[in-house]
Amino acid sequence: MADNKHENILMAAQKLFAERGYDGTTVPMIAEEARVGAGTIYRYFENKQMLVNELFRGSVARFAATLHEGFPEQNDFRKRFRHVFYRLVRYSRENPEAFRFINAAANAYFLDEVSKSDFEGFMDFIERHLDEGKKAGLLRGLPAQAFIAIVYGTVFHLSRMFEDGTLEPSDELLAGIEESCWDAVSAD
Amino acid sequence: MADNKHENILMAAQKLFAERGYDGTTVPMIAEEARVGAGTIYRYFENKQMLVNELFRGSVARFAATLHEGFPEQNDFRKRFRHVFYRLVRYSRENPEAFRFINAAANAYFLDEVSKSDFEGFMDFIERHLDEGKKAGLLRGLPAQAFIAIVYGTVFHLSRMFEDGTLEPSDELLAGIEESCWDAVSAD
DNA sequence: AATTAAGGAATGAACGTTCATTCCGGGGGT
DNA sequence: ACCCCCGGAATGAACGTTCATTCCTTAATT
Repeated sequence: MADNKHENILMAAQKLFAERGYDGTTVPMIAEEARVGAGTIYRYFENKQMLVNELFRGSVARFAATLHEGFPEQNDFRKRFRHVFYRLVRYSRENPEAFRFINAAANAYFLDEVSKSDFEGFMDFIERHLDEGKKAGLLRGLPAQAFIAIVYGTVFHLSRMFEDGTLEPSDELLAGIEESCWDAVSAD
Repeated sequence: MADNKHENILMAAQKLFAERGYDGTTVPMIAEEARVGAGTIYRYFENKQMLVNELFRGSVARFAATLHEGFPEQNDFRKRFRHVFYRLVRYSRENPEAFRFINAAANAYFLDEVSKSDFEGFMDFIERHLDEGKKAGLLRGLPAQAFIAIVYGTVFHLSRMFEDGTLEPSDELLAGIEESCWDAVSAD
């Protein structure tokens, strides 16, 4: 293990927060998981709340980067929709702990305003993308937020199922669900 | 306020667990919210963990009852699908705290085996219903679990949005989303 | 040798839980 | 009619434990 304590602490916290939540995770637990002394954590983070907020913002930033990277330049909405769906799935599968943590922590009382608005900004990107589809007349007459509920809600619940083994991921399954989501949002 | 302390304590706990989670809620907080002494809680519940499990099971039972009640007798799958969707939405809107609590607590470490299997039984009902649709050839060639991800995931995220004001509920909106979900799962 | 990083024991606050005490409504003795 | 017990319900101060955080010693680096 590389001896980057700052990173080790963040990863340990992410794992534990995802499993047991913020209040169910103690600082000594994080220290043990990260293989550092409890006091060492306070050399890198002002306190537990600052730690959870830094972790949240980092995870959201990487999530956003995953969506932005490779976003189709040409204005092909169907292509862009597919991109967003598969990137949501990719992030949730490559970073299941981060994904679970983000969704559990979003709107939580321990997040500061910066963290909350970072997450909103991330969601706004998806909303703007869906609004373009509406303007192009490709989507149904529902608010973009409703489409977010369908697509993001589906991916979120899917990720839960992949994690607990209720459902086995496969390319075929994901392709089928992507098509389902498209049929749910597209006009006629 | 009716002086049913057992119920008052459960409702207070539900509100706080939904807002701040199990570990983020202290027993004195519950006592204050329920307007009883801290010790009184232990006259009605063996300990905090028994309290949260009793609350969970009660909420799941009422959720299940909401789905079962009025479930179309005749084997009309489209009608049944609509029923399930609208009952999921109804429960989440009439009991937003219970719905949030159930989804946050499902699979949590503090739930005992009985609670977990109660929740599984509830989900099994939905799965069996969707499997009937598959057998009738009305649904796509995806596992029933995938349909659960789409429908339940959508309702779950929708409920979040209704709660935080991101989206305003209306009969028209719900009818549109129900149609979207149907188009997502139905064959061809 | 001086400075910085790290660890883990120490600390005070707050936790879940217990328990000695108080409260309160109603039945029997006067 | 009044008083006085009685017993269960309710309480909140107090307990041992564990928490987040601090502090001091030791190890490492320059």
